Amino acid sequence: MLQSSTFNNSLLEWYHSNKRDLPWRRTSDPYKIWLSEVMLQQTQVITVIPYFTKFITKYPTLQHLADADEQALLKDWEGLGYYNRIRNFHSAVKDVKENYNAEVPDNPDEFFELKGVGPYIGGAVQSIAFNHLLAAVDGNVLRVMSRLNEDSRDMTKAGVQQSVKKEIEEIIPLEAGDFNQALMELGATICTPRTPKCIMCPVQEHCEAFKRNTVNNFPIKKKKTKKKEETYNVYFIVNDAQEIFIYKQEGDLLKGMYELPKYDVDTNIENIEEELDVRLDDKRIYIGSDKHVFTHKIWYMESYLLHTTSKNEYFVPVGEVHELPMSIAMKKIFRKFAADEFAEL
DNA sequence: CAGCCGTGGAA
DNA sequence: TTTCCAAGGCT
Repeated sequence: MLQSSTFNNSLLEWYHSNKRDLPWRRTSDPYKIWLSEVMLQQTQVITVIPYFTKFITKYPTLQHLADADEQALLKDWEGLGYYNRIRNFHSAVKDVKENYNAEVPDNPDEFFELKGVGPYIGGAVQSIAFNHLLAAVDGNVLRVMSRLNEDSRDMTKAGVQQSVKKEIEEIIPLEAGDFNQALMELGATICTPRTPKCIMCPVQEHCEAFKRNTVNNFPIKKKKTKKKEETYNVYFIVNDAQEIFIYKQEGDLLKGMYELPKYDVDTNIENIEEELDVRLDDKRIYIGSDKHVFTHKIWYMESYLLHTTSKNEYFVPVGEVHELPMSIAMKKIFRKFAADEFAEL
């Protein structure tokens, strides 16, 4: 049923008269379009807008961002989450600067090779910026398509998403960029997850689920696994020079962001002293308790203030800590610390 | 493929 | 409070 030009025409006509005025729709610069798509991954439009505005002001060209310092980029990304996105984008942009004369490749095969470019971003950027006939399948599109076709497959499976992408590419019109954006816009504003506004839908007559009154049964998605809970003690270790022990996080979670020493609750102080190479006074002051929820885990954190006479390369003046990129989890703890009188130690 | 990777808002 | 999920990609 989608193989009809009336579907495409109805959708595009609706889009052109109803699309929101979003900052990335005011540009035809492939670099800015690409940046917006990276920011929009798993992130709502309303959240992205201020970050996008800040980035295109501070890094107005691909060249500017390629030449930027990674820690500065992470600081500007702070609070947006999924921090590997900006690290990968930085890497990809440097790649473009070196190997493509700082011009975003107008070529799907070349573009898909870049770091952080998957099926969605590749299709979105190549269709919107260069009008290649590729689909951009995101959560909105999967939901819309599953309802249009009463598609009972598990939409969380990569294979199903690939299949939907191919189905769209068989019927995608020459205005591929607008078509992709129209499908997403429809999902974001009309064909919403809960209480969809079918009465307002421009392609209502093409929708199998609407015809059979089964819209609320779609999309079919596998349940998410339960979050794992972890409890830590977090330490503000301050020396006599008003410096605090803080370091850059390694591993996968929050990589590149700074964090305070954080240990399982049963870790001995002696072990911490040895690992951090500091001597800690016996006295410790309780600061507070915080909870932070990630996609797949929950941190419960108890924070304490400790005094030391030690000093090493991991100590940073308390007044300079705000310049370092930090996760929201750490920022929550710091808010309590800032309100505390640590000078009493 | 399944699990991992942030954060905030809505119902 | 709990659950879902938002212009997904990597390993």
